[in-house]
Amino acid sequence: MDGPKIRNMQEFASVSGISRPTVSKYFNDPNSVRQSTRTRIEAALERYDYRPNLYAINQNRRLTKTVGIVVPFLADPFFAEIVRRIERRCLDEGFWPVLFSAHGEQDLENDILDCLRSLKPVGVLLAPLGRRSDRREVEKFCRDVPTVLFDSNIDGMGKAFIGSDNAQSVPLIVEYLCRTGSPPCFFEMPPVNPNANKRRNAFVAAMERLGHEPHVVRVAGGDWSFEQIGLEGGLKVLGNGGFATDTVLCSNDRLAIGLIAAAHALKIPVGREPTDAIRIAGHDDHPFSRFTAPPLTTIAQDYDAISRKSVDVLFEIIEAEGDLGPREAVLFEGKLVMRASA
Amino acid sequence: MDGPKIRNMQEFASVSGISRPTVSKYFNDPNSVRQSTRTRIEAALERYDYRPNLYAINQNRRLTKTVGIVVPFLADPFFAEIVRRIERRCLDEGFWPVLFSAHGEQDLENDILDCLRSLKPVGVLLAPLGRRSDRREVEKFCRDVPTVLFDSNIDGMGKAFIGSDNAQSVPLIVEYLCRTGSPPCFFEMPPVNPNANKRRNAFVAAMERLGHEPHVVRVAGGDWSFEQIGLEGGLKVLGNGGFATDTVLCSNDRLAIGLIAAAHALKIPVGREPTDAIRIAGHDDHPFSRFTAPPLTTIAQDYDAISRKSVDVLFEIIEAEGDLGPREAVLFEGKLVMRASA
DNA sequence: TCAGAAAATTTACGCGCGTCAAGAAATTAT
DNA sequence: ATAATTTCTTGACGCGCGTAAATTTTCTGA
Repeated sequence: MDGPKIRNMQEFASVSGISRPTVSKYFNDPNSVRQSTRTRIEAALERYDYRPNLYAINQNRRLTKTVGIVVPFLADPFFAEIVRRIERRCLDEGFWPVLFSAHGEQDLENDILDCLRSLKPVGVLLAPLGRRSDRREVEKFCRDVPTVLFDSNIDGMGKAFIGSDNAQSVPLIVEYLCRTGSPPCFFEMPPVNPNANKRRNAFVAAMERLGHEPHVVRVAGGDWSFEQIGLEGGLKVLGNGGFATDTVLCSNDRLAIGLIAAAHALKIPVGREPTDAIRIAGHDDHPFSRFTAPPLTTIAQDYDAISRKSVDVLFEIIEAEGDLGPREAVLFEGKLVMRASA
Repeated sequence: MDGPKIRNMQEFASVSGISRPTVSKYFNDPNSVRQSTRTRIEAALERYDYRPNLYAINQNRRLTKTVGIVVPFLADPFFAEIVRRIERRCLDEGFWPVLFSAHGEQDLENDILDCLRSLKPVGVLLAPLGRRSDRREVEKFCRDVPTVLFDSNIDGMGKAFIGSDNAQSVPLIVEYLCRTGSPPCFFEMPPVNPNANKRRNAFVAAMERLGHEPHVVRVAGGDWSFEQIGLEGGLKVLGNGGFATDTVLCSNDRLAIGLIAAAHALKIPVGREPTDAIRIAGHDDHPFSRFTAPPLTTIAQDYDAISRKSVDVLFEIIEAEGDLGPREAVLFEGKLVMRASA
């Protein structure tokens, strides 16, 4: 922390008494130099706190240490939470995560992919917008950059997909709801991504298998303000004769949160007690779902597994340097989380 | 989109029939070249879609186009929303926003500041952790990089601070609560940042001015899972004789969301109707506050003004190149949002 | 003790671009 | 038309680092 300021690696090499190429080697991998020289470098490092110029490094390295992370909507705590875990894993592995949110807009997603391309990341973890994604742009990007899709699948794109198994989780909660009360209706909005479709289809299939008629109620809405859509749609449906049965399975938790708000506004008691009028369940175990009133019964996505596996698979791909097996799709099972709402 | 792939600016200059320095000039500022040459460059740009190497650019430019954004906890939709607006403004101004979240951890905040330093950003918008921030590191960083603090102030650090005026907003809601029912207690957790302290002090002052005794209830909790803290603390307080009065003003909305959940769990009806047992109010107008059951009465922070002003001030500082007046502190007024909870 | 392996050093080049100076060309003013 | 001005071109240097080849030093093990 004393002495003259170090301006570049050459100067630092001089003051530490080591040649520049060796110092360079050290910064690329501290274990690649002899222990004694490593000690000397790190001693000098404490006295002069020098850091190699990030831009100069990345200009010359064939592989950067940058990992891109792209999510469709960061204001959704689901993604915020996933991102938190992914970032941590990347940092632990010595990579540098760079985070982008498309904020629900196609143009922004495309811009982000452009930006990412010039960042030359070793790999990218991409949760695409879904239906709003520009398929051609995403496809082009995936050809250029090793990419792992997560959360929302787009057929054949990227080297792998990590998500949750809607075909397993939806029947799980449907069976639970049927077992403990009247069979559920399905409450959805126009699908923003494949998960929404898969969930509805899984609902219909599960209901038919159980011998119930599947009622699907779709309300209007086109952006990522799911709670608002659930609230407005819920007010309309509930104020207009209500659902076909007194149990509602929502396409996702945020929609369910809106629907609970709607029920409360109309003084319809929500829950599984005899005095309650409607049961509401969701899907995802959104970070806030345990704090709704009543707490939301839902399917817990395995945040930890999804984020961990996504990063692992990406690193495998990076190490295999492209020549990997066929596209892998890993789906994690959801777990039923029983709370007071259903 | 045809022809051979362009590898660098020289090649692109060749195919566009312009010299490389002029092309370089164009990319730094398209208006700095004659209209006719600009047209020619942009024509070539369409045929070859070339983009200058980001790393090479920033290595040589004295000022990058990078703007750093640091928030303490991205999984809090308040910050996610602010960030969304800030990013948009930066992009519109031709800057490149890079987002970081400290995820509530001091070590991470320090790491981020380190990372940012090597990114050589023209400026940084920093919402510090607050009490958990490493004051020395933040101070050192602010000396090196033009920084605007927002949301959470640290005395004297950075070139400016943009936030909201707790001394105005808290009395506003205290007066409202006193006017419409019993005077409120103040529900808080150990303060994570100066706002929490300012709010409590403003509460005490307002209550004394109105001739009421100020009751402050502090519950335990040390991290950023405010809802959980509010829920657990709320269960403890409500199950243990309850608050001193039947109105509770929470230090922030997330705490209030937890408290509402606690009240619901204990079957204590929340709201301002005669049949309700407790009124609960918050502060911030968190994105989810309108979807609680009942919807949360709160103080709306002016998201748009805060994010806009933060960016504006930063750009002013950047243009003034350091030699600016004294540190500026801009506080925006909060607005009372009356909903059903109080 | 000495050969062979391992690691460090020296020397050198290149990455892609910013930037500068000098001169040529194009534009505008007179 | 010519002079003054703006804009472009040419040529060259440097940024800070990765990386490679050839050489020297240091370490290892029998």
